Amino acid sequence: MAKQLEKTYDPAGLEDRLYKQWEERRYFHAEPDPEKRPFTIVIPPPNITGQLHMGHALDNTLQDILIRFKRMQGYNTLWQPGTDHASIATEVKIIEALKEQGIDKADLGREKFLERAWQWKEEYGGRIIGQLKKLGSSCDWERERFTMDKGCNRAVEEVFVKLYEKGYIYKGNRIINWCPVCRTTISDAEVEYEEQAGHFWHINYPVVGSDEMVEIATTRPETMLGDTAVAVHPDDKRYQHLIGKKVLLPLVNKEIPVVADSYVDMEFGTGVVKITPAHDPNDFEVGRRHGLEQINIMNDDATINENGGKYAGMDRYEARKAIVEDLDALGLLAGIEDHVHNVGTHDRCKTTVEPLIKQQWFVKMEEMAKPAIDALKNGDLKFVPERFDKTYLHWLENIRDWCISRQLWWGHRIPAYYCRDCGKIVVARTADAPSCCPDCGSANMKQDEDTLDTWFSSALWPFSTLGWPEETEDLKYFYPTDVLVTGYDIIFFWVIRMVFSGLEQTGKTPFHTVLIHGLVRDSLGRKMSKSLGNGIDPLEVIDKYGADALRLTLVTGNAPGNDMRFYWERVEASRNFANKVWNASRFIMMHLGDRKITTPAPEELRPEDRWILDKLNTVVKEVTDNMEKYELGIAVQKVYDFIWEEFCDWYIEMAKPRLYNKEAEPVSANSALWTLKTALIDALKLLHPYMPFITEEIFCTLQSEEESIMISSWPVYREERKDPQARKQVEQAKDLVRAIRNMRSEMNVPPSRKAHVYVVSESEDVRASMESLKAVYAGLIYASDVTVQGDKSGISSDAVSAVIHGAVAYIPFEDLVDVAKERERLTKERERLTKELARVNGMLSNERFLSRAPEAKVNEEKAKLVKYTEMMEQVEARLKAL
RNA sequence: GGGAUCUUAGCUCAGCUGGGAGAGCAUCUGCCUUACAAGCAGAGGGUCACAGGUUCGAGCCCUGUAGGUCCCACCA
Repeated sequence: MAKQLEKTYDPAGLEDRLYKQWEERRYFHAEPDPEKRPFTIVIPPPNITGQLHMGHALDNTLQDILIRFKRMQGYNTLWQPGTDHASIATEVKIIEALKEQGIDKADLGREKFLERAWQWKEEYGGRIIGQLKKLGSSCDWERERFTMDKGCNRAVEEVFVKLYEKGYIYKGNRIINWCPVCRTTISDAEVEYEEQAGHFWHINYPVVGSDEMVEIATTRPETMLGDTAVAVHPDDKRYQHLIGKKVLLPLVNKEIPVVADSYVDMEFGTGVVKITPAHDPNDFEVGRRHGLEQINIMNDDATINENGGKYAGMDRYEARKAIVEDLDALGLLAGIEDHVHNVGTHDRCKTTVEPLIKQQWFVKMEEMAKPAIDALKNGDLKFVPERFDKTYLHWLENIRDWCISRQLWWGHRIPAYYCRDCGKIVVARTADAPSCCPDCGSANMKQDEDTLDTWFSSALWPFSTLGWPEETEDLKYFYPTDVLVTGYDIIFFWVIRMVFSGLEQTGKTPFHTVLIHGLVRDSLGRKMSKSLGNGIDPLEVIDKYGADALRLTLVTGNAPGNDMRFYWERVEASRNFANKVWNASRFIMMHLGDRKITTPAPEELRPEDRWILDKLNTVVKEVTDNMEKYELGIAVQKVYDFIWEEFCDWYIEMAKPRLYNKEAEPVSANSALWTLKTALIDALKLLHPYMPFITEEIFCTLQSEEESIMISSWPVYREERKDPQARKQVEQAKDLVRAIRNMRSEMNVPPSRKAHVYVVSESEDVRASMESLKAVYAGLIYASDVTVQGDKSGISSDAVSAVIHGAVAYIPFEDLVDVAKERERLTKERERLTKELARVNGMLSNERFLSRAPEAKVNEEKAKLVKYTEMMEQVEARLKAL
């Protein structure tokens, strides 16, 4: 007995079973094979602290679609998976966990802390991997990597040492962004600017040696404790006399100079700026130009330090308040204005960052940015959609040095060693870690306490995972990778850094295409976030509707790079489609039974068979083309339409009479079944990248001799399936069916009421075609009988009619003729045709259209003119007859 | 301040290189037709934000206007 399917599609249970099977059979695994072309994607490694969210679901669905597509096309596909150590996020998590046990990070000590962190990683780091599997991701799990595993660590050290030796990594005292809560530096990219309502405090600074005051305005009055100058524009007439003089810094009671610097905007505020070199990036530059002292007034937790005099120990905001009050008391507060300004916050914890001067490690970017810019310009790298080119270029062209050191423990420790005795710095791979100082011989060496920015290791991901710096077979074969799929929000963090790192270390762009997607928002268009509580858990969706439904939802009706909204209704629609596929398959299998199907001879295929095969052929070509261009949403829409409309609603219905008549017409039933099965299998294959589970389940039930759809071959366009004649015939029959259904519906004739239908056509060809397709459409128009003839003889004059191109169908409904309704219908049809004719005539009477438009277009319009004219005549004739 | 992007049916969105406006959901009307009511058949609904321009022809290309979203930027 042939296998049968359940009545409704139930993804529960089935998905895990199939996934396990795929894994066991190692379909996801890839090894270098010179006989085959490689296709490689590296996964954006999810954080070990993370749980699968809609962003991951979208990102990984897209990757899986590409991988499954290419695998079926015969590529040797590698989807390289792994996770990211996520230094800050993880460290914060560990600290929180410790706090619950009443343990302080500092008391625990570095080693013990790291032990805990690794423990945590072992325990929870794999969570998200299991979740990716639920989604159906066909990653090569045997190759799973971690950004802090031995291999990645080796790559990180290698790159660090090489860049250091080349002078691209340096240690320097520079102004950096400091997060007072996380107690670490962060890079520019991690600062998120947020508009906040604040104030402008106007403060008078007395000019030394006169009664004059200069008024400055500031949004951060507490920083005045570190002021070492005030600046005016060199051309500012108002303040010429002050340049070179001194002002008395209130509260601190220190004389500071008035300097001239073109950084000052004369138009803005009072035109006088207080300069705090240690706490503002611009002031830092001004200070450098004028050799000003840098006074750090802040501790690492953003309290005021000993340089703040009486304010020492206060939090930055307490100090702000106190200073304003004190200034007011001194009569130096000239005013307070409301002011909205951009405040830099730490993207992880949203704390307002403090610019501070600290000694940190930096990557010099100018030189490395150049090849990355060229790569895009010369086409080695391509963004889909293209508009992200600008984002990429703009960032690279204005790039600043990258602060890579972090005051964290969880991460790649900086491979720099200091001699405690002479201060010598040695940068070396762990294997070459110096036991004593190469300069003074002291054994008193100490490794840098800091770790590297997480993105330093992720930047190497496309090649570190393939074995770099070793020249491994994997690296040679799979690198450079092909496509990188990620959201537009991490182009700066990751994509750009991978590109310049890849170019610098391997001489190649790590991938040729970056496929960018947008954010999945809630139904109101808001970002999904923990604080809003509006996030939708993909696992819940999978649980309720299946992974296939979720995947389909995420790729349908959405253009690359655009945000999308999540609606449960859309998941339901996807689920309904899954059910449709399921039932169509069930129907076919039901009729297949144990019957042996043979490939029919060409002449055994009926026009409707050739029509659906021709349609299928077109869809195969278009879908493949769309997918090659990364137009996944368009591609799947075409598969969807083909399956639901053409295949289910038309072809299956057309084939039914032959199936119900198996015994009497075995040859015809065979060709129908063969066509059904053939079209279904190819359709399932086209759908497989999007809906891997359901397609696999059906495929395996249907094709017991084949082991899996995921390793079957992608359908190809076949010239011999092109059949314009069948297309024309069947489309005409469909027109007839639609016209009659429409007519019946408008006349309120229930399907149960069968009727004798007369199809009248003057054309012999049309008559032949209609005659041969009779059995196909008779059922669809609820006909008790169909007569095809050349004229109206024998048809009662008050029969209702349906006009199509090339023929008119008459249905004598003796007892329910409603002349008024019939006239109304025909009048409406006449109106429509009148409009069409006016349009066509307008075009064809336009000299310039005839002379300038392409010939094919002109012919097309001419053909329409003929068609509509003919239909119009028929409609007119009918109206007259009534 | 610079840049990107959006404005298309009641809602959410597609619409590839310019050639008769589409989908899903929602609405209305019929159908329990032996694959599927998570279904079938039919219908209604859009001056494609606005104003110009290019073109034989514009939802699509160009310019401008209005509104929305996002990114970048040192305006104290």
